[in-house]
Amino acid sequence: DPKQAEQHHYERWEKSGAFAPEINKDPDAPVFTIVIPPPNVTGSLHMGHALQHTLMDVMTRHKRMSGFRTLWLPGVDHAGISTQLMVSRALKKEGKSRHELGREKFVERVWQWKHESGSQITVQMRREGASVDWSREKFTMDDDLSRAVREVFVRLYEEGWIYRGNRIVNWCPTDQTVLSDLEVEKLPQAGKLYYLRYPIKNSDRHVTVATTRPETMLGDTAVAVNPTDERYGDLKAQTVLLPLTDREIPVVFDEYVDPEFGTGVVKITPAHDPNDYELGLRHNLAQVVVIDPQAKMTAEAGAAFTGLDRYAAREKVVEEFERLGLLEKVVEYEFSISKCERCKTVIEPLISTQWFMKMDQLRDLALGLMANEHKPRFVPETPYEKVYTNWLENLRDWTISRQLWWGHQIPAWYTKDGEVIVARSAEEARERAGTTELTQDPDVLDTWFSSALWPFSTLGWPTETEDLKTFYPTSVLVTARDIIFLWVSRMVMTGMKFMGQEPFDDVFVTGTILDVQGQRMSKTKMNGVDPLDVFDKFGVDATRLTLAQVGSTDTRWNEKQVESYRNFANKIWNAARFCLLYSEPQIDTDNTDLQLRDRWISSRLNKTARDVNAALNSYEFHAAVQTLYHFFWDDFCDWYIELVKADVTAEEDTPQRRAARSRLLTVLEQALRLLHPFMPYITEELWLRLPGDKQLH
RNA sequence: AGGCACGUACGUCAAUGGUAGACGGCUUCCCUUACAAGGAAGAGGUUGGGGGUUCGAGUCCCUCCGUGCCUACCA
Repeated sequence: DPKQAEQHHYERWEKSGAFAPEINKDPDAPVFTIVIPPPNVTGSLHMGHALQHTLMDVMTRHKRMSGFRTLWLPGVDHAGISTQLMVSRALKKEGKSRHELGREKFVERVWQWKHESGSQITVQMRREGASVDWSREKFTMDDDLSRAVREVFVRLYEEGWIYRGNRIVNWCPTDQTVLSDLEVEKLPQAGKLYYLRYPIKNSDRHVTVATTRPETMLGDTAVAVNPTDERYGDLKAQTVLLPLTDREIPVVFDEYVDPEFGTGVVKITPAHDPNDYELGLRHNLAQVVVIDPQAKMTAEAGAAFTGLDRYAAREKVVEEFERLGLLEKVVEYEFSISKCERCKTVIEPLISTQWFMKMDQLRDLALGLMANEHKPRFVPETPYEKVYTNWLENLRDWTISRQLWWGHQIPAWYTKDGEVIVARSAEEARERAGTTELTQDPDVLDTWFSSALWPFSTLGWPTETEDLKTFYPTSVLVTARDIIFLWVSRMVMTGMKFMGQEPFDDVFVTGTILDVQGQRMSKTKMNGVDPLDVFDKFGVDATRLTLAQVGSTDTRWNEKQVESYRNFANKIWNAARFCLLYSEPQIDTDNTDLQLRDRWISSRLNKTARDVNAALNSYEFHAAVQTLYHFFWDDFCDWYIELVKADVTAEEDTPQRRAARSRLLTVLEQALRLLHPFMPYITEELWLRLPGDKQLH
């Protein structure tokens, strides 16, 4: 009954400090460190976590038992948008909104929620058997981590790597905040391509532009053609009359325009399209804002459209063009559309004042590390190393401000005259400004800003603590592949910048656990398998073996596999039961009278230990599991136990019987040690039943 | 649109260029005193198709088919 074992050991382990690095008293012992990818405070355990945690725990327990000073540091992420949305929804059920509550009360409310139900995942991690050092648990909004965030912000600002600017950004009309490029997902969408006619001034001719967003034409400030496009060479001195408005707009010539696409003429809306924005800057075009942050049309869009939703405006614009005979045609067209990763609302590109981080120098730090020292080392190396460096090479500035209340408020204050003071605290800002009349920037930082500092902020930085000196850089980062850019790359960059050293030597990228049909498990599809249900059904140890096997390969969920490892656990239990049935205080046996069978199992055991060590050191979890499985079942159970059975069960107490019993127990003991990192519960349960009082870990 | 990965037994997956394996399932037999969630024996593969390199290819190269993922500013 695995549950019985699962209930009794964790609390004792935790209380005894078994998971703290201090348990190793050897000051010269090598160090092994992992910082956990902090799960969202809103999250509960899913298969991906269970996989990552299993692998990290296997490595951590293995190193701890091998004599390393071992720290696996746990923690939780404040998860800005998700958490704010979750608490806002709860408020809505009470008929309140966060705006009624006000910022301060709302943030208080989030903290309250965090204290009451935000640590669910840490309870679940204990169930998993994760041997993390809870005494060092961190939360990204803790005082010391917040201090690190402000420190980094101030330093980067002072060096000019953080700046405030007015640029076109990804805006989510539902969440009412800006988003970084990485928080936007692009999805293919069946839509329409509208061919609109714009009359040429002083002529009876027109140009035709093709667009997927007719409503933005109200904000057009030019049409553009490629300078090499001979069809439109005669447009050079012309202007175009923008329908539905009284504006006259220029024709500009720009390489950006692809003559092959559509008509070769592009309408340019600098205020509502990232490409047009850039092109607008190149040609000094006006920015006419026709869509507001609620995705409704502004007064500038014209009286007929003001206040309309963007999609209603689209229909109306098309109707008007049709009425005026200016709608040339509409064709079916598939394109990709940007959506908010959290709420799936279609992103509206808007011009807005935000904070940005310049990435070029940070990027060079990471690329230099890769070129010179080949770090971090990705496992598996292909394809991740290439993907990682490619991405770095094409990196653009990072939008780091968010229009949210939950998060690290930006440490920038404004005087009445609009002067900006970036400081570590309000006091410092007041002092420097020479006035108390300051208002702090209301925005908070992107959640990933604090995550980017995780490997050193959790160890005490900017204070040079013992922990920081001892445990940085960490040994390995275990993560799913979807946050290599969002998280891994940024940790490398800040680690190099502020610690002068890589944050981790290796990055182990786990595979994805798919459902039985080979689909990704997702909340919306409801096809997820809850690891806790699997624990209940087959036990934590069997589940861990199954997950360890997955390693870095995408694998379909296969319950039969767990069942077979449940059977393995059962086999271990029964074999141990047999050994213990005949156990007696162990005696020192003279190795000279070892029989062939004893030398054989000894040899097999040693080879198993070597193979398991080698496999774990090269992240071949699958091989380690296979090796252990076959050693225990085939060599130990099927052969050795059968070979010694007669001697062990002999009725007469002879030296031969004592030696056989003793050696049997020794092999079991060693086998349990080897199995422990993978199956902590059953091995601990059995270990405690062995004679003597040796420590398992 | 580019880039990357994958395709091996009925299923899920392994195999530094060197005799294609494991677990589950399936067939037959066995309740043998640790364990039937067990034991013993067995069937099952032109490694997606085609071509090439090599003494030798699941593995390297080319191509086609199929699947998945990532990146991207084509209106």
